[in-house]
Amino acid sequence: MPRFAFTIAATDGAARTGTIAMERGEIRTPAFMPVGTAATVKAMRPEEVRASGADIILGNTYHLMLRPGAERVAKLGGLHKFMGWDRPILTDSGGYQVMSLSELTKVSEEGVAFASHLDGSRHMLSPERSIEVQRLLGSDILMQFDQLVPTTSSVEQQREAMERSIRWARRSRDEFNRGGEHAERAAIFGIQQGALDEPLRRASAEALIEIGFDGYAVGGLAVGEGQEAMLGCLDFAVDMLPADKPRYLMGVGKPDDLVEAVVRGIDMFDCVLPTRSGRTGQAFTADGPLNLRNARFAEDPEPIEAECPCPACTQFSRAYVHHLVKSGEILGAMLMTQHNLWFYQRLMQALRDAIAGQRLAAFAGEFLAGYRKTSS
RNA sequence: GGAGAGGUGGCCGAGUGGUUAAAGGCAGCAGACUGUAAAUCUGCCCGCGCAAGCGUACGCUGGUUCGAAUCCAGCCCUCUCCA
Repeated sequence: MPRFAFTIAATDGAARTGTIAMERGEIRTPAFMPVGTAATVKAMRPEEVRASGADIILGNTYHLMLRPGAERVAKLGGLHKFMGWDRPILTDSGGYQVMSLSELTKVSEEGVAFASHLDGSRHMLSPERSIEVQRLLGSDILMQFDQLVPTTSSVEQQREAMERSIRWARRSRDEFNRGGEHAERAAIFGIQQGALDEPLRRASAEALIEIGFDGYAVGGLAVGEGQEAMLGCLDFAVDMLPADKPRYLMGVGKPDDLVEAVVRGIDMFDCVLPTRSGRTGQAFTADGPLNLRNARFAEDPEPIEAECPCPACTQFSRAYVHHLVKSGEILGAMLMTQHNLWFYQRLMQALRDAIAGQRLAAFAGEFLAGYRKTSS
């Protein structure tokens, strides 16, 4: 089995479909990776995540390093064994937490000092430590440690974060290479930064390519800039990344974001939306999102989404799910999450099929018209 | 029968003379959620009105007062303890 082999089977415009072959399994692209931050895709058992169609899931360096601790996970045989998921796992480096937990962090050239959100204890995350933690977890695809800033911050701040991310990319790559047998079966991705600025994005991409990575991520988007601005950025940013390597849009997104990004040449995604929204009552459907808490579903005997083959839809009514969600029942979160994960994976399969069939534009147009019909 | 406590907005429950259409919680109605500090957060929540505002409102009736959910009297009702 190859360490990491990206094969493009078909292209349609800028979009591609193919596979990434790794020791722990094959990843069909374009791929959506459910987020399992704390060694669990919330409310789902691993077999349910797999049954939805997921080939790979995501875990988080920062969270797992604090609890239960990377060394403990390693001692117990690694993250895959620990959580019962034997397919590929991509681990985020903790870079996102530099921003999302910014009130608790202090950034320096060496790395980022965190005050734990759990108990206030002090921790240091550097490129070297981030990679070490990811290695201890037994990650299959490691992410470089990076720094992202809000798209509303000054260009100077954006440039500074982008340039620091490049220096951290080199240190992350070097540390990865020191990983021995782990480096022989795992892969590492670089992360392009530069907010919405084209020159910054280009400088970032060129520097990352020079260092050399197995895949390249577009980072720092979907952080409040709005879909139009994000897509405008992808219009120039994606092309800066090597065509023969996977291109991963981090943290995205809503169903229509995925379609728009695949059209622009993105191969991988991760997002908390299907799982989080599931827990907060929002179900995704081809006709747009539905809030199952709404009173109008109280006596609706139909499934969450007509024709959906997921276990939640084939067994239960909107009325029942509405009741569970309103009652705060755990099963409500489980069924909603399950439906949403199936919806996302079915969308990815439809995108792969459309690309393979050279009909992506038609599919995208039809999907977006239906999806946006009842949403914005 | 005796002694005591109490009746506040759908529910629970603060509030003892004006800044009170009345804290807070729950329920209800809606919105948000994008590399997860999230089974979370936000808004609305007496009626009419876009709003300014107007009208009602703290068991009932009456009284004191410039002013009462808050003080007084009577009545109705509930709960606890003792017989």
